[in-house]
Amino acid sequence: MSEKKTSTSHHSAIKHVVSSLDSHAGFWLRFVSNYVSARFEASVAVERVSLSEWVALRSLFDTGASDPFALMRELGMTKGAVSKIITRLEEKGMVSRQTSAIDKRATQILLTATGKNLVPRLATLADENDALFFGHLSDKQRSELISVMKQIADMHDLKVVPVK
Amino acid sequence: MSEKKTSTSHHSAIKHVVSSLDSHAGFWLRFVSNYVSARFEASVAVERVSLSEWVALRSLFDTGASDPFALMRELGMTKGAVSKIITRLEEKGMVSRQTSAIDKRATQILLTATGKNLVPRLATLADENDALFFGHLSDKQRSELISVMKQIADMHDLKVVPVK
DNA sequence: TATTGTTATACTCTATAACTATA
DNA sequence: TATAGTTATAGAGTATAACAATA
Repeated sequence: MSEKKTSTSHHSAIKHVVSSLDSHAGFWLRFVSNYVSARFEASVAVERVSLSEWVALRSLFDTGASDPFALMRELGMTKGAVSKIITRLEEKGMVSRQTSAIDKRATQILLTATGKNLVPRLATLADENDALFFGHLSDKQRSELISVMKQIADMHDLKVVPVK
Repeated sequence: MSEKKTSTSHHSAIKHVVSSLDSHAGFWLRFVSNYVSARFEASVAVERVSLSEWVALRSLFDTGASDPFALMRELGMTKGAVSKIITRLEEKGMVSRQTSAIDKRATQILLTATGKNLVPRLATLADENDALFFGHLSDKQRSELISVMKQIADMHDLKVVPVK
């Protein structure tokens, strides 16, 4: 990696000292994170699944069934966006909608057999992707990294699973 | 943060053991990184600048002037996308286009006075944003974090400034 | 009236590819 | 023909808000 240092404007009478982009921890986090996500996105795309669809499927797998409101929380999206994601998954035969008998406004979302079989396969891809980028770290390094991230998440009360 | 452990499918005859989302380092990186970026995006939006526009402005500030091809490399985008970003910045009076005298096909992109004044202000926002999320870390923790990220970037030959 | 969910519309961002001008 | 850059088109993804059905 290049080692850009603080840069000084060379086109102005007044010198503005501006810290370099890559002096920020946030820069490096985004740099790596975007690659990790992009590669995973490409690997699940082979199974015709997008990142947000994966998070939805994963959530449904854990809970057995769910409703759009729960998915809104998981995905951090509006109900309109969630509705479209469910429709896409339905069209691919991975989930089905079922109107609640108790409250006919409410919908239950269920994984189909196809969806149930798919999730473990995608989870394996997630494992492999993580190993590719972080597998070389020592246990201590990995747990320190995760611990620092969790600490920041706690400090700022970050809650929604990030999709984008 | 929740401490989800390995989950076991409870709706299938065969039990699929699937590692939890948040057992992955990549999950936590994305989790934090997306918040850090989203907050910075919101803070530069006050100055009518998007993330990709910021990277372009920052690059132009460092180099004094540039051409679309150099920006393509910096931004990791196609020439069409870069052309549009330049047009947007031009419309906001932050950069100007100038046809090269030597090769009339080529364009130089220059920061205007407005653009030159803007970059240090945005850089301050970047500093503040980074401090907000990573300022509490010890010097050792911060440098260890950055060092791990740089190591991964080197290993996988990651090169383009990530924008999205 | 309030709530659940869908749908219509619009917007941002970017890729692809056709196109113009210059070399 | 090749290259620099623009523009037309399309697609993904999401928000907003209008809407229908149910409570």
